[in-house]
Amino acid sequence: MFRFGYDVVMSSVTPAARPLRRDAERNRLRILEAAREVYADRGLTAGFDEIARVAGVGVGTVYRRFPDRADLVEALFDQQVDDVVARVEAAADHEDAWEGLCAFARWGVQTQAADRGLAQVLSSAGHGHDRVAAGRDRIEPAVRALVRRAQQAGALRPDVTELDLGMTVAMISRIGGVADQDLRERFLTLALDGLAVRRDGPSALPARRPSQHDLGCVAELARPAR
Amino acid sequence: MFRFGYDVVMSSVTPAARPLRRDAERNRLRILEAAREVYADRGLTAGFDEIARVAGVGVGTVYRRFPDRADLVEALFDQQVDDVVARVEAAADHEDAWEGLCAFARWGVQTQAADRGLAQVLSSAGHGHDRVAAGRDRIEPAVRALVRRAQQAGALRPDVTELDLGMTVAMISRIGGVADQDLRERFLTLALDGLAVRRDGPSALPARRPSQHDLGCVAELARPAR
DNA sequence: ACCGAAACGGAACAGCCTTTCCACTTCCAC
DNA sequence: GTGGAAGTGGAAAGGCTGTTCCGTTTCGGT
Repeated sequence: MFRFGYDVVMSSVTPAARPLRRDAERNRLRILEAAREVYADRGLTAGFDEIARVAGVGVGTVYRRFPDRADLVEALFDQQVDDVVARVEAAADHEDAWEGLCAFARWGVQTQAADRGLAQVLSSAGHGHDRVAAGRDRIEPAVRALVRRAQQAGALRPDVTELDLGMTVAMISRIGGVADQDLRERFLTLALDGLAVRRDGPSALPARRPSQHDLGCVAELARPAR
Repeated sequence: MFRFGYDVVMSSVTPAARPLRRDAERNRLRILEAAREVYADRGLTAGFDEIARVAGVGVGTVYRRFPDRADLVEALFDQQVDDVVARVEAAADHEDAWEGLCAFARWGVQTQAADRGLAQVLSSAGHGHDRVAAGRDRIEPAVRALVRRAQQAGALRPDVTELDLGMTVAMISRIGGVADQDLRERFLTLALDGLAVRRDGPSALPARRPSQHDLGCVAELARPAR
């Protein structure tokens, strides 16, 4: 059977070519908003049913507009990637190379803790499509430059790479709940002390100590079944 | 209806009181062995069906012997907890307090990486029953003593607790696959450099650097749905 | 105001785990 | 060897999640 009027998938937040019907466009925006919220606190494994519920539309509507998760991810994170690049570049402009690096790491930890979906998109290949991949390819060299600069300034140990920094930030961002910024700050401070070439004494640590429960949460982290 | 001959659950590896029939005992041991294997590489979320398959028995048999996961966990990890206590105590006897702490951390990271189930039982409350809980209660003060000793020796920063150490070990144990010991070693070295009171230069780092893929794996770690 | 295309919602389906149940087999005390 | 309790395997029931499909509603051009 021949189909006219098949559904067109928009791959960006700004609609293109043949415009959607007004109600459809409204729903599309609602879905994107809902998806941002849901992905931020549950991660990209959240189901379309939950996004549909939050958006106040039927599941079918979500599936029609975004046939699979990658389409939705692509539409959502495009612009957030720009933010990250801007941050790295700002950090690279910091007068003190080491301070710039620390500031970026701090921002990265808290940002990724507040938005699990973003964390996944940034660090792990195979979410989204080419636009997302292109975004990652812009971020990587920028972070590498940041790392190099701190190394040339003699502050960051010369034997680590931008991926060491990325792993450290990614791991620490998984600590605690949304509100536990000070706990993450604590561990980041320790980690940065480890990444510095040398220091005379320990940096001041946020007072919030880990609890048994915090430890339990870390121990339960697992790779999703897929 | 009145039931005689209800199934008795053994809560330890060594059977007690009314003995099982010979075939039942054989199966029970097979199940424990299979469970150890499965829990070690998939973690405690693995299903009874998989354990049954590996043990070569029907699911029903597993359920009859161990009505729920906690019973199985209790039977399995009792003795492993003893190993941990022995290790902490050995570490506490090390002539150099700092070296003892490092050795214990190294052992902890690799052990927990090789056995996800053990990692969960050790760090997170609410697996198993009282025997497991009692085991945790023996480990905690032993680690605390280890930490104190290293602090009194002026080697470990005074503002961290045994839980800081536990979290660090737990997180690093989640890095990489079973075979990536050197990668975990790398991150542990960095972390320990951060936990030391002072050092003049960076410690030598294992050459194995993290890859994009390693970063991706970390970013995908999530709390299981429960 | 009307009509056909576009879009909608959610029930229905399919796959996957977990748990229960029972007809059949194995063991062992006599 | 035999009787009956103990133990077994796997099919079936139930719950959960992800995806498709189609009868109904909404939109917008005429």
